[in-house]
Amino acid sequence: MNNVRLVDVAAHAGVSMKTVSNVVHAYPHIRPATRAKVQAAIDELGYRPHSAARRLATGRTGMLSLAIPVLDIPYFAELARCLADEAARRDYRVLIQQTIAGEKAERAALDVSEAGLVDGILAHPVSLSADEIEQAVARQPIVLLGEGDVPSRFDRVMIDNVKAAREAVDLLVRLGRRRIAFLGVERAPLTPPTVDRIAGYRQGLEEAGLEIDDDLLIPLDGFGSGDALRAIERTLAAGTRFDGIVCRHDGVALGALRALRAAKVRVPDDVALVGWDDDTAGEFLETSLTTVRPDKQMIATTAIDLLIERIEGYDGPGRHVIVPHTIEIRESAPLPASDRGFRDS
Amino acid sequence: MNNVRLVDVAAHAGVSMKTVSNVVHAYPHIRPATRAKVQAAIDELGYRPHSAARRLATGRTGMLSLAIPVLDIPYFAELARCLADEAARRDYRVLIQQTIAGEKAERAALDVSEAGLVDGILAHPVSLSADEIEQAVARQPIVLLGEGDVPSRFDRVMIDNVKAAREAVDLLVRLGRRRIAFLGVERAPLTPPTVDRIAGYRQGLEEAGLEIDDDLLIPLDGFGSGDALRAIERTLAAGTRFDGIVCRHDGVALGALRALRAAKVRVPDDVALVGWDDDTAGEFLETSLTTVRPDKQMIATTAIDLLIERIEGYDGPGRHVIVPHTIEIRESAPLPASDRGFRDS
DNA sequence: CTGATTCTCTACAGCGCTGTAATGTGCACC
DNA sequence: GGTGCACATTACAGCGCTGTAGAGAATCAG
Repeated sequence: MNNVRLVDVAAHAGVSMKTVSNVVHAYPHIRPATRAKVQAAIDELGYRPHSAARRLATGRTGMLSLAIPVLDIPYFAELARCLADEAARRDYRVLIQQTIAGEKAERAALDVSEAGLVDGILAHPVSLSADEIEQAVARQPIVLLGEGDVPSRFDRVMIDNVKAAREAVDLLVRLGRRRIAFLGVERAPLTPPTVDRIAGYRQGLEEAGLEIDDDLLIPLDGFGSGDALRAIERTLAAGTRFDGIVCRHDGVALGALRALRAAKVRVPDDVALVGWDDDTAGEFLETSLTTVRPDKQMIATTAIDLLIERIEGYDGPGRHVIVPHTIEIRESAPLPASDRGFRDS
Repeated sequence: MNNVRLVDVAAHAGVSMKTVSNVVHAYPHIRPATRAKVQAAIDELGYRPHSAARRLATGRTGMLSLAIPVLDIPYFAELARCLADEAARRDYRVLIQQTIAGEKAERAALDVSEAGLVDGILAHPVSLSADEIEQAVARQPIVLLGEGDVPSRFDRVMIDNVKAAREAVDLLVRLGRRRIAFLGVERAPLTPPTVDRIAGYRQGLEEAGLEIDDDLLIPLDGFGSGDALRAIERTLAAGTRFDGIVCRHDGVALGALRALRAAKVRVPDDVALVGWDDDTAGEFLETSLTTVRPDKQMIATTAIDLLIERIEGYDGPGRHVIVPHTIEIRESAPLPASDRGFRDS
C-alpha cells in the first residue's frame, strides 16, 4: 500500500506539512521555487493524499450514494450511467447500492447514512415505503428519483407518469384500437410507477369513451420478460382479445412481442404495442418498439443539481421537478396516418 | 448532518468511548447491563459511526472500486450487478467508475488510487494499456477482469475467448455454413477481446478447412447496434455473401438481426448467427439469440475471492483464472439435427 | 529609512474513531 | 479471607490531513 505521508513529503522537501498541502491544493500564494521543490518531492516519493484523512479533516467526501433496485435492468443502468457521468462532471463519485439484491443489501442501503461516507444520497425508491425512507435518511441531503409516496419535505425528480400513460393510450386509440390492455400489474402491492401508469391508462380509456375491462389489466408474476411472455400466453389462452397494449416497461414489452409472434399475432397490425423507458435495445428489435421515453439525461442533471444545492446548504421545503418525456414512435405502434401533426408533450 | 459522536454517547451512557465502540462492534465481553445502557444511549441520540474516522483509524474502508468502460452496456451492467452482490455478501461496497464516460473519467478512475479510498480495485480494462494500468494502480490490491495484454504480476479472471470463438464457428459449421463472417472488427486499434475472438474465429475456420476471406471480417464504426446494422447493410450492398455470423457481442447481433430482417434474409435459414455475452434480452428476441455465455456469476465470485485474498495480504505472483463459458443454443443458430449430443465445454 | 502592507510559510490543534496497554472488578478456589 | 484468574472497562495516543492563527520575509509608499 501507499504509506508516503504528507509529513514525509514535507521533510523531504524541507518545508512544512501545510505548504505541501497547499501545493497539492493549488493554493495561489506559493513561490514558484517552493512549489517546484515540493512537487519534485511529491513525484519522487509517489505521494498520494489519503482520502479518509482528508475527509475526516474537511467533513466532505466527494461521494454520492445512488440507491437503485438493481443494476442490470436497462432503465436503471442507463439512469445510473447518466447520473455517474453527471456527478463526475462535478467532481463527485457515485457509490451504487442495489436495494433488492440480497440479504443484507436493504440494510446496507440504509446504512449508507453511516455518517461521513457520502455527502448526499440519490435514491430511487421502488419498494421502500415513505417511512422507511424517512428513517433511513437521517439528516443527509437526499434527492428522490421516480414516483412514489414519499414525505414531501424531500426533493424529487420524476416524469409525469399519469400523463404519459394517457398519451400512450391516446396513440393507440388514434391507431383505431378499442381493446387496449395494460401489461404489468404486479401480484403483490403495486409499485408506485405501476399505480400511476394504470391511473393514466384508465384516464386515457375514459377520455376515449372506451369501456374499462379488468380482464385487460394483465397481471405478472415478476418483472422479467419471461413473466410477460407467460402472461400474454395465458391471456390469449383464456380467450381474452385485445388490439393494443401499454406495457409497464420495455422488458415486459419484449416478452410480449415474443409471445405475440409465437401466437402468430402480427404487431402492429393485429396488436399495437407501446413500451416504457426507451431501453436502448428497443430501437433495434425486429419490430422496433414505440415507447415512452423519459429524458434520463435531464433527470440526472436535475437530480444532481438539486442534491448539490442541498449539500451546499439549501434547507428549504422539498422541490418536485417534473422532467419531460416524449413518446418515441417506432414500428410497434406507428404514427396514425391521419395524424401527421401529432406530437406528445 | 449527524454530529453525534462516540464521546457524546459515552458521556450520555456514563461509560468510556471505548466501551461504546465495543458495543458498536459487538465485542463479546460486555456486561449485558452495560450493553443495554449503551445501546439505549446510541438509539436515543441517533448515533451513527463516522466512516471516515473509522477508516483513518483502522486503515480499512470496506470499499472496492470497479472500473468498467460504461454502465449501460448490458454485459457490464450484469457483471457489475454480480460483483456488487458478491461484494455485499462479504460486507464490501462497490464504487463504480466508468472509464470511457467523459473528460475527467479516465483520470478519476486512476485517481481511485487516492490512498485510502478503497481497499482494492476490480478493473475491466478495454482501452487501457498495460502501462497505464501498471502506473495507475500504484500498489493497491487489484484484480483484472477480461482479456487483454496486462502485466502478469496481476491477478486476472477471464473466459477462454479463443476457444469460445472456435466453438461458435464450429457450431455454425455443423449447421452446414461455409461463408462465416465475423461482425465487430473495430476501425481503430482492436480491443483485446476482439483480438482473441478473431483469433479463435480464424482457428475455427481453419479446423473446418474453410477459406479465410477478409471480406467476411466486417468492420464497425462503433460498438452500438446501429453501427452493426449499417455494417450489415453495407456488406450486403457490396455483394458480399455469407451464411453465418459470429458477433463480437450481443448488441452487435441485435443490429445484425434487424438489418437481415429488413433485407428479407431469414435467420437462421439463410444466415445463422451467434452472439456473445448472453445479454438477458437475447432470450426474448423475436428470433432468440444463440450466444456465448460467460459465467458472470463465477467471474464475480472468483474475482472477489482473489481480490480479498490480496487485500488480506497475499503477495504472490499473478494468478490467471479461466472461468467456464457455455454456448447457449437458441433460435438464431439452433442445434444441428445430426448433433444431439453436442455440448460445448 | 520606517512603518504598513502584502506575500509566504509554519506550528499545532483537532476531525472521530480504534488499538494497546493498563486498570478495575467479580468470582472461584483453597 | 486471601490469591489468582478471567472478565469488563478505561485512558490515551495516534491514524493523515486541513483550518486557524500568526510569524517571518519581502515589498512599497512616503
